[in-house]
Amino acid sequence: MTRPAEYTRHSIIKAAVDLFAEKGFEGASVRDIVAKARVNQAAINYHFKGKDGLYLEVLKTAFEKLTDHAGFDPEKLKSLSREEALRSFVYQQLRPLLFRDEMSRYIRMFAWESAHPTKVFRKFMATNSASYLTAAIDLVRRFLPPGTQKRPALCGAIWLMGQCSIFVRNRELFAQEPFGITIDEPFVDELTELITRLAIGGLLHASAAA
Amino acid sequence: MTRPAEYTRHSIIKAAVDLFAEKGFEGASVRDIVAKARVNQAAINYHFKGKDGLYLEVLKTAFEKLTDHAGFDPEKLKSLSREEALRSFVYQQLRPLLFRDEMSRYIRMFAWESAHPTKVFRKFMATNSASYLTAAIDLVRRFLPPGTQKRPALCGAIWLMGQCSIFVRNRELFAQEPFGITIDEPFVDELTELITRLAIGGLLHASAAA
DNA sequence: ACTCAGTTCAAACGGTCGTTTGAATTGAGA
DNA sequence: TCTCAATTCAAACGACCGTTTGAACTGAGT
Repeated sequence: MTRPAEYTRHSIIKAAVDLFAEKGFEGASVRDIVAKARVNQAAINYHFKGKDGLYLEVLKTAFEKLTDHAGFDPEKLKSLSREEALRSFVYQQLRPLLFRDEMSRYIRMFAWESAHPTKVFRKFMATNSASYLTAAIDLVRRFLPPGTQKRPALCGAIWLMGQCSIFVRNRELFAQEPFGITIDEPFVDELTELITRLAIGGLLHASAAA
Repeated sequence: MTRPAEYTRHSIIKAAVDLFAEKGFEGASVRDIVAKARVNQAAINYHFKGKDGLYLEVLKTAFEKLTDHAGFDPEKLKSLSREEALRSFVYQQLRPLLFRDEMSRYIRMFAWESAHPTKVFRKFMATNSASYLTAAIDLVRRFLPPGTQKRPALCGAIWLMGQCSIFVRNRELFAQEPFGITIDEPFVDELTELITRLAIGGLLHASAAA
């Protein structure tokens, strides 16, 4: 009796991650999700108390997986030089351009949120922002003078986190005209280098004048 | 007979600009627009052949006004030093944070498109991208070596245009916790300086290594 | 005064959305 | 075997969406 229930839950979550990553929260409908998961439409409300509850559940697991992984884990970032840490952070954010694995889908979900945060995400972040946002703030602070105010560091962190998301969200768009960009490994390496250097140069230049 | 028709058209466009700027294309419904414009619901389809047609009309006028104005006009940008041109460009993009005038609404509309372009916008840009996109590309090129490839310059331009839009789109969000940013003139000046320096430093640093 | 194209209007259409309902099914425990 | 709570299911609900309909109104031209 509780066996198929677990299966249903799991299969819904898996389909939801795929579709939330691809289309964002509002773009992915409940009917899309249950069709992909091959379960009944009412299952989402039964198991997760609605679409919002499902999204919250997905956000939680995505958040856990991301903080356990290099590139977002504050501890691992600290063990690297600031330049290496920044490059790792940027590359991690660009990962969905190359790979279609689970981690890439989580990152892409956050890329949608970076554009226009949903209510669920905002409430979630209000309680869980500690490790996620402060990781970015700490990273930015390493390029700024020791006495830098809280606000510039915060703005720098927001700025940094939004750097790659436009490319990640609109991957398909940039592959078409008038851009015509072929998204392969060399391109992502190139883009990682470009954005990393933009950020490094930018942060150092900003700190020199502030 | 044709007098009230012009009034209806104009009043729809005015309301549409307000709402598209505030909520984006999908967030602003036809019913919202006609309610604000105090006209009948069928008027949009009669005068503009649907919501898409209205949006296209609004995009056209927004585009004209923006290119006629400092900060987006390629000619005026060229008359400034590259640093001044960049600062002007950035300040222009941040303008909706301070002012609620017509120009700010147009810029905010483009900020929504920068996050996730609509079909209408993409089709519009496919034919009109010349002056808009090339203005940004030209600006970026002034910080890059003369022989820079097309693609890095294009990426740099996309990157530059997305720099400010996250702050513009989510103005209200950043005013709340956990950010608690007071959005006033000093803050926007500060943010303009920060982003300008981030961009200058970034572009120079990127060109030095490329 | 009459005509008629241009314009407005209330109402409805067909569609998608997230959610709810209530009956049918399942399967472990008494 | 019977019970009963957990789970699945088809169907419908109510709300919103963009669009269409067809009648009513308006006012310049004849």
